[in-house]
Amino acid sequence: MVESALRDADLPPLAWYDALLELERAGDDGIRPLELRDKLLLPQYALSRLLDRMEKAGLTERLSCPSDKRGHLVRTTGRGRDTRTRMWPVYAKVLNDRIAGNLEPGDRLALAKLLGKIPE
Amino acid sequence: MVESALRDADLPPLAWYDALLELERAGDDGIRPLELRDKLLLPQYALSRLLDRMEKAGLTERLSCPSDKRGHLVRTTGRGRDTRTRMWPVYAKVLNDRIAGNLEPGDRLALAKLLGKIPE
DNA sequence: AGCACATAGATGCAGATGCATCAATATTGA
DNA sequence: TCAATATTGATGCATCTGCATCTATGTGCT
Repeated sequence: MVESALRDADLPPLAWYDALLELERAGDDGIRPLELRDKLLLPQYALSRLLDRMEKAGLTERLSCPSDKRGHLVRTTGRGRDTRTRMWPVYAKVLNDRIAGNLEPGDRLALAKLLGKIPE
Repeated sequence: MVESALRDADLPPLAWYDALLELERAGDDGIRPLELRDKLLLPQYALSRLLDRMEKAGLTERLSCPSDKRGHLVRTTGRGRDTRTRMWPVYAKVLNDRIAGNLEPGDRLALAKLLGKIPE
C-alpha cells in the first residue's frame, strides 16, 4: 500500500527510504555496508544489490575505504537526499490515513506517545 | 523450514506440493488453470509460471481444451504423482516435529479434531 | 454477419529472495 | 615471515512477485 502510493508518485520502493534515511544519519563520512546491513536487517547480498540499484539511480555512491581495502564507504548523494525528502510526505500520508485514521483521538495520542519513546 | 527440508531431500518447493495435490484430486480429465488458481489462491501469472516450471520438470502436462480454445486442461503425470508422494513424508515429518511436537497430547488431539473439521 | 468488449492464459521487465561461491584483503598463529 | 583461515562484498543461478500488456479466443449487442 505504501508501495503503490510511492509507485503512483513515481518514487522508489520503501526499502530505499529506509536505506537513504540511514545513510543520511550516517553523515558525510559514509557508512560501511556491513554496518548498514545491521541497521536495515537485510541479508548481505540483498544490501549489495540494493546499493547497486540505488547507485545506478544516482542516489548513493560507494567510496573507497582507506582502513580496509576490501570494503568501502557508502553515502547518499544530494539527489538521494532529495528523493528521500520527496518520499516522506507520501509515506506519511499513507501512515496517517491507514493507521491514525482508524484510531480514536485518544488512541492517536497514546500511539504518538509510544512512538515518541522509540529511540531514533 | 519445510522448504529447506525439501531442498535437502532434493525435492521441489512446497507450492509444487499443493499444486500437484490439487491436480491429483482433479483426476485424469485435468483441470482448467483458472480453477486451479482459485484453489491455490495464486495470481494468474504466478500459476502460469508455476505450470511452466512443473511442466519443464515433467510433472504436469497441458492438454488442449476442446470446449475453449483459449485455455487448456492441466493434469499430473505419473512422475508428478510420484514426486508428490515422495514429498509427503518430508512435509509430514516437519509438521510433526515442529507443530505437533510442541503440543501436549491433549492439544494434539484437539488440533487433529479441528483440522478434521476443515473441509477439503 | 460484424464489431465492441470480456476472458484465458502467456510473457517482458524490474525487483527481491535464497543459496552457493568467488576474489580480494585481513588476521592469526606457528 | 608465511601459510591457514576469516571476513568483506559481489555475483551467478533459479525462483518468485507484481505490474502491465499481449495474443487468441469467446460472447453479446446491433
